[in-house]
Amino acid sequence: MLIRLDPRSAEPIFEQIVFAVKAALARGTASPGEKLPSVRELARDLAINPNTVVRAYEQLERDGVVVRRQGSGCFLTDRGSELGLAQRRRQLQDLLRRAATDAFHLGFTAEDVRAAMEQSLDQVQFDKNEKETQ
Amino acid sequence: MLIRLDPRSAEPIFEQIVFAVKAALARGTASPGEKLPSVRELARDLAINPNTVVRAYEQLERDGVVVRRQGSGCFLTDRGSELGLAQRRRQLQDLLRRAATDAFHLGFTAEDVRAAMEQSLDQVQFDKNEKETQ
Amino acid sequence: MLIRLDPRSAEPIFEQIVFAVKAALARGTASPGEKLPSVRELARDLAINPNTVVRAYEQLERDGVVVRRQGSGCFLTDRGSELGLAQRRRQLQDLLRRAATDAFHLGFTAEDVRAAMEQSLDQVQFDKNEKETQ
Amino acid sequence: MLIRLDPRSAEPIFEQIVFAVKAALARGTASPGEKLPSVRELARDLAINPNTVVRAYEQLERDGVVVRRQGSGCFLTDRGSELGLAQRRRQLQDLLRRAATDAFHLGFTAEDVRAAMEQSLDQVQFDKNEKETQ
DNA sequence: GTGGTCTAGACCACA
DNA sequence: GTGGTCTAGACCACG
Repeated sequence: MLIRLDPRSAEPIFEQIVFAVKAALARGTASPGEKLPSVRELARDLAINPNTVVRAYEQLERDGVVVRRQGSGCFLTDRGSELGLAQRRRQLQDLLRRAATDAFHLGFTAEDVRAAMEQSLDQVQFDKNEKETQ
Repeated sequence: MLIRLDPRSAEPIFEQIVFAVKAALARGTASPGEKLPSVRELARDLAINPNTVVRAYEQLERDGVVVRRQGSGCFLTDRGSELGLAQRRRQLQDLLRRAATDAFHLGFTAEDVRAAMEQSLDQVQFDKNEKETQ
Repeated sequence: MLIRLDPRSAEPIFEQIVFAVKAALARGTASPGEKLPSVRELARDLAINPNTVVRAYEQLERDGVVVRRQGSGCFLTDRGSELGLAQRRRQLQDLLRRAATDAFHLGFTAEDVRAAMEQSLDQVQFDKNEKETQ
Repeated sequence: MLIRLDPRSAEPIFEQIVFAVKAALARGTASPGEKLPSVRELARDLAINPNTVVRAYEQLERDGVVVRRQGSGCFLTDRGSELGLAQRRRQLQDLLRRAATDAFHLGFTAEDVRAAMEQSLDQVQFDKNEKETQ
């Protein structure tokens, strides 16, 4: 899996890693079962401290995206979120309310947002989720 | 303008204020030209440190949402973002890519996201933006 | 809140802290809204590295037991677990299956376990949970 | 004896084996005197490193659950714990205090815990222990 | 003052 | 080799 950092971004390094992994899974670029680079390896590749990678992997484990197994490595999983439906619905609403508000303040119209959202949705492999109706 | 804080949120207080103001504008609850409460007044109402309110107002000014006039107060503006179209489009795409990715990892389907997004768009008064086509 | 470490325990320090806080809440010794000692303060009191305390507080936040607010501190919350009911039921069963198995291998009888469990349940203030029937 | 691993668990493999053996004994699925699969055999069946099986068997021997006899294999024993009663009682209390605290934080009531515990106790063959009253 | 992020480097446990 | 824990100490962001 290819992970690149934007050193100019205000986003913390470990969060950039977290998002990169989640995005790869969402795009279908990476698949459950796949092994992530080892902590030391990724740290070397990105020229950052191993602890920063550890933090990212910890966060991903919390989010149910990976499992870390001592001695063998860090693997993508297909567990998905274990939050209750109500929690998840609330998070989704929050997420989109933010996005809509920000888009408004960027000067876009509702139609602009719909179009751009369709584009983003197209890049995500929702097929897996389609099966288990909400 | 009514601003409420969520003490259980991990979001910094000043950001909660920034978002509350932007959201009020987006919903149409507040209108350009309107005067925001004074720093001291809002700090007292929310029982927070005045410096925190100052920080929020500074951020809002940076975002082009308010103008602060020495001695008379802080006013909502309708200038909107001053960024170039290209940069704003990039921000919009970024925004929605994040949202789509997060929604995926929450276990939702594309249809779920569309529906929830429509709901959010309904709550935002895009009319003002509709005029100046992008 | 009083937190003590057992230096002879094999349990990681940060986990000892996590359990101590959860136990205090469960016993009713501490209550939601209460402020935990600051990272630096607790680190000094326990003569450990601040990062170790940070780790414990991170874990507690993940578990929905505390909120950490930058600049103001770490507070006990009453959010409780946000996992789905199925998840929580599974965890409970797992927990008790382990306990029962371990008790068996310690040479105790079912009646011994029941009695000891009643004692433990008595020390936990389940009243809060009683309200929201499962 | 059937031993299965959960590859999605964060629990170390050797501990999963240890627990599986203890659980089989507790459920009555396996009986004292029975021979465990050889290190090589089990390693092959589970597709894991033989050293990991060795480690599990060592742990089981330390726990008094098996005896390993040079050249002939590893056998389940009925010796049980060799700890003093006081120490065992302390361990039992610790165990259950943890369980009760965790159950509380999962949002369950005392009655929920009692019911789930009964279910777990039912799956354990305590009869053997009943004889030697504590 | 508070917590948040990152680096550097040690030592241990697991496979 | 892998990840897990802990220490030490830097600098930044929030209130």
